[in-house]
Amino acid sequence: MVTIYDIAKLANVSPMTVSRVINNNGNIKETTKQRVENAIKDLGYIPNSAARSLTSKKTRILSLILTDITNPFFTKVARGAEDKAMEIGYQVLLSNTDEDAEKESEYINMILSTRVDGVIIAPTGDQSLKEIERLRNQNIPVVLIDRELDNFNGDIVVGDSYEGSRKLVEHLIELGHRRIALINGPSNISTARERRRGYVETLKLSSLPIHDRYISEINYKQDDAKSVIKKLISLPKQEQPTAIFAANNFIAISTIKALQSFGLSVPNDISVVSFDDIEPIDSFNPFLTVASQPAYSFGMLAMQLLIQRMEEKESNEPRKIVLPPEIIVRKSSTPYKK
Amino acid sequence: MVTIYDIAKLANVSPMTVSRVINNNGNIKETTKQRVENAIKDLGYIPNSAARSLTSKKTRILSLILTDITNPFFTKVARGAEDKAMEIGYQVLLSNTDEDAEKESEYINMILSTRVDGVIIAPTGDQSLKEIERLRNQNIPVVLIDRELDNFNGDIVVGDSYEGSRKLVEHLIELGHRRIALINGPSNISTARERRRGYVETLKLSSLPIHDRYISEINYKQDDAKSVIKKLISLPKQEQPTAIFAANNFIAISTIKALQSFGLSVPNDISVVSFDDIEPIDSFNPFLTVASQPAYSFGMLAMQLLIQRMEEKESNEPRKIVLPPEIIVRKSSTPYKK
DNA sequence: ATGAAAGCGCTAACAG
DNA sequence: CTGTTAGCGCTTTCAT
Repeated sequence: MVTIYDIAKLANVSPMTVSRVINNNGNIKETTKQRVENAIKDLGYIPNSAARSLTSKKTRILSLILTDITNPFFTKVARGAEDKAMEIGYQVLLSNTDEDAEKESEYINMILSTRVDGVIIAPTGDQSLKEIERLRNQNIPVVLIDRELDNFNGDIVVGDSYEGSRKLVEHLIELGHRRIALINGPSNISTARERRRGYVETLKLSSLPIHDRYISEINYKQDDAKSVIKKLISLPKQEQPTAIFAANNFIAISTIKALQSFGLSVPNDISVVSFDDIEPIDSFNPFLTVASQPAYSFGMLAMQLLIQRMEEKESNEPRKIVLPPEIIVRKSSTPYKK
Repeated sequence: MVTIYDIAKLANVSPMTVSRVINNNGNIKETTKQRVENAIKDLGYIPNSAARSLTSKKTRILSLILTDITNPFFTKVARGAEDKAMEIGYQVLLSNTDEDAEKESEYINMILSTRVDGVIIAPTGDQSLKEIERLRNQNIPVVLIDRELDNFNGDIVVGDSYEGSRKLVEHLIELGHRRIALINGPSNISTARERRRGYVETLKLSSLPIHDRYISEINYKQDDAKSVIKKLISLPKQEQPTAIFAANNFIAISTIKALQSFGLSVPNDISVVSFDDIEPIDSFNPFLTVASQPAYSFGMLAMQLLIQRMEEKESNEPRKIVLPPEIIVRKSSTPYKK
């Protein structure tokens, strides 16, 4: 392995001078700088990050902890984050927690050992706070993405789940639907709580009743809407919902599949709307009516916040970015027909 | 920062003993082991990877270089690779080259500096070989994924592009299509060459003519099928293709969009088939007829090969895994109607 | 403008 | 079963 000592010898300078040239700091005479650079090229020298990190306490590695990169929303988040990181010379470690708190904890252990310079995380739930505190105790900046945590007191990038839900449900009401079911994510996740709040308050504002039997919770990513659908369609005909608000794209897919398995078609028999796009196909074969969130921006902005936080000297106020969703009406929602 | 010295002091042993406990090697008396472990817990000690790497020459970090995680095929590849890596305690750095050789080279520079233990890469093209040699010169094991490289002589996981193309084109011929266009990826990528070969030979076997004007090349990920489509539909009516074989999912999307922009609908006016699924929507709103590849397995198997390669002492023969695609007929391809 | 010395946190090699 | 010494490759600090 080629080290700065090899370069030093070849260029007839001290290792320290080589270090200065590499890091472009300190005053170096132009001619010696040239000599060193030539030696570096000749020997194909590559700095050893581990050695650098040991002294500098910086790894130039960032961590991105998502629930599942396979969800198109997070795919784009990842892309946005990665692009921004690359732009300023950071590399990013990717982790999928699958909404599993234990996995999340394990990843945080690994990350703590790797001593990344910063972390962007979509927490698996409210209990994630204590895991995240472990990071902050080591002075590792953390930016929350997509999901809030009470008492977090740090930077965060989220969508407006409440507003998106309001508009989605309003849309269904405008179409004439009165019996609207919500298939929500787990209530220990902030987005689920907000989406429920949007759903409930919109019904209230339209003086529509809120029935517990129309509200259910399933995991954001598991494919298990079937039992919920079964319950809903076993209600007396006149009480069956005519529209379903699925809290995210995976739930929507699971819901539509379940409906199909019971011989119900969307939107002919029932309308379905949800949060988050199902790209890339929606672009040419539009189907699902959604509250679309700017996922790429989520990632990019979170990375931007993180970088600013890493580079600042004194710690400034926590910043919160809220991105509005865009309602895109497509085929899966149609007027209520008696 | 808590170091092994702090632990050593508290547990009344030497740092070396602490190291032995952490790495679980060497014989340690059970009681001292307990003392050390307690001290570790009490002080919240976390090993410093940088220091470890400096001596061990191992980072326990792997690199995954893809063209674009946003492509559902690569999303799944990434997930497969990450899952496997996690299973054995490795972390993975993700990079998107966007089919850009320069970006690829930059990433390899960073990776060389980070000194990852291994690399899985979908090369941007044949010219990538010399970049990859830079890795292998540093004794970093490399596994190729999805795309082959002449003279690579290492482990590789690919799909059977030739076979998939044959079946796709056969399918179109069986439907009665005779004028079938190919919109291919760049010919400096092995999959593009193989898919073209499959296309050409299948036509030959059916005694159908091969016309250069039916064959075009665009980038695998750029959204620029429009000019190709324009050329095709400006042909005399009797010469216009009645079906298009798009070499991958992104080209298919771009193609269908372009067709739509010219007022042509799929499959009513023209059939389209392609390589690689467009998940997750195909699962409930099936549209595109494809040669579907087991992307998750691509990633998982590549990671498995990589790990084996990293852990072996003597270097064994290069291994090549070829995964067969599965033809899934959906709505985008219909019988030729005169 | 350049260099020497010391040390970052850990482990390999040897000693006892 | 446990400890000592030295060194991984680099940078910080202090000299010159």
